[in-house]
Amino acid sequence: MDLSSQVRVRFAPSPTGYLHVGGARTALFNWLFARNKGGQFVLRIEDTDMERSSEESYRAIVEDMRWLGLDWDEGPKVGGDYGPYFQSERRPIYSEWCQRLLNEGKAYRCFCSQDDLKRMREELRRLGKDIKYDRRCRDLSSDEVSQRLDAGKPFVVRFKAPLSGQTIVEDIVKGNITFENSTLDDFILLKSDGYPTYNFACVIDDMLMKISHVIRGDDHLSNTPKQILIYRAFGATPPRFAHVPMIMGPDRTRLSKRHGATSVGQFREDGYLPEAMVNYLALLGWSYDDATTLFAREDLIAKFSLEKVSSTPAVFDYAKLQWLNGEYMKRRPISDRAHLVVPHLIRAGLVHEPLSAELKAYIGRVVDVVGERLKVGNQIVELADFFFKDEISYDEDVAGILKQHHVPAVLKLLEDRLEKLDGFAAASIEKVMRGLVSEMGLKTGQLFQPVRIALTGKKHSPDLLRIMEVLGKERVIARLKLARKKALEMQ
RNA sequence: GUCCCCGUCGUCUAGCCCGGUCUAGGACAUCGCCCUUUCACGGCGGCAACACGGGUUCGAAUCCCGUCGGGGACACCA
Repeated sequence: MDLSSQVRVRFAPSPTGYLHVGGARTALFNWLFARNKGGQFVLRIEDTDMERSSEESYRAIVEDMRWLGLDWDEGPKVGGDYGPYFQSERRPIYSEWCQRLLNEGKAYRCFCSQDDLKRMREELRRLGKDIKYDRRCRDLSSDEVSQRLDAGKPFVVRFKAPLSGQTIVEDIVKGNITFENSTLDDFILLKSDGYPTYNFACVIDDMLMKISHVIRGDDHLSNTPKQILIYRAFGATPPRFAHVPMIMGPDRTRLSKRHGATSVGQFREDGYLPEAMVNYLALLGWSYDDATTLFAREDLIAKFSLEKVSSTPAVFDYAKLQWLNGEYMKRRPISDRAHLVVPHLIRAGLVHEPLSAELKAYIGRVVDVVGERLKVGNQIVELADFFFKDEISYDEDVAGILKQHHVPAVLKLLEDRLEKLDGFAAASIEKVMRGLVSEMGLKTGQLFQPVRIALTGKKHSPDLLRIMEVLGKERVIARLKLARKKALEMQ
């Protein structure tokens, strides 16, 4: 295959925190694009910030990517022909390419200290001027340079940005964007510790890794002209760019922790499904038509295109994600759901490891009874805690129902009849209860509601009859007795 | 402050490039009704948007200009 037409994209997180939903969506778009085009998806770790990078973050990112099913063709753990895939291991490469720029007079050493620069910036800010380096080291004579070098003065390497002309970013989602070169800074390529800055490392890697399309958040848009200039300085052709709008919180600022859960890992722990997450994220900034909402992974791959990516920022909608998760939850077999729910039951102290085969089967029956009410894994606790408690606690708003005068007598009657029942199937329980209702001339709810409270402690619950069947005769009768006692006290 | 991006129901969006088919469609959320042992599901229905102002045109959500609003970037962070 002709390499120049081969699609190669990358996701390049810096391991300075967990995988954020914004990052995850960027990764997803890259992945979808690669899979759609039959290209390669590269994972590259941008760990040039020694202060903030951590092994733990790296691991978490890899784990979350795998959970989402975003597999990479090249990168950590899988290798590839263009490695290493950790920027921290590519230092010699950056110095080499930087040296080339220096030799050709396209970059220069700057000896200004960080304090000097900080002071200059403050001054400019005060005057309301453009905040840029004043280029005082740009035209140092070679004598001056070697003098300072000999004196052991620390330096950074800066790019000699053109002072006039324009740089045009041809963006697939935003269109053509023109930047005046005069607004560009002589930005830093190599820091004084020898590590490259983001803009430099990113270009060198994308160039050397033969990345064809750079798909990333539009917060990088203003970096793009700088990067294009670096490609040109090397006589290289820049990749195609696609800047996707960012994900916002409800207040329309960048989505962050204060808006709620933002890390993929958090959603996973809360009991969200990866396919729901992928589907939701795909729809945040991309759509296929005016009707389709549910996309299986293969549909997404088949239908994804950068042209259909929206250019407007999107607000992250927790409610819609939850709904979508519910849709996928329904589609999962009971056994999956039962499995998914276990960690939440454990965390709530409702069950304890190790789980017996019996208990596992019981959880399956519970999940079956709870049915479609369970949209997110962690909801199992509020929905079904009473299945796992010996003593149930009554909700506050429940007193009004238990207080009713007919309750104690009716509960007593029910106890007696259930006692005599052969077996304890929902159908036979229903006969007893309906019979009682008509004999006593009650409305259905007048019996069912007190019973519901007796068994669950709540006003709302899944189907009562099925709950009773799963709970079993003994526990049902015990709970009825207890509720009757409570009701009596309230009379 | 400077540069850049963006502006259709509360939210995600379709429509915009190639003006009329848009009394602007769908989904989530919300409200009401039906179903019903409650909740959920399901069914039916309601509320709800082209930021504003000028052009261009027989005709503008769609094209042009301006205003306003929001966001992002301006680090030896990525």
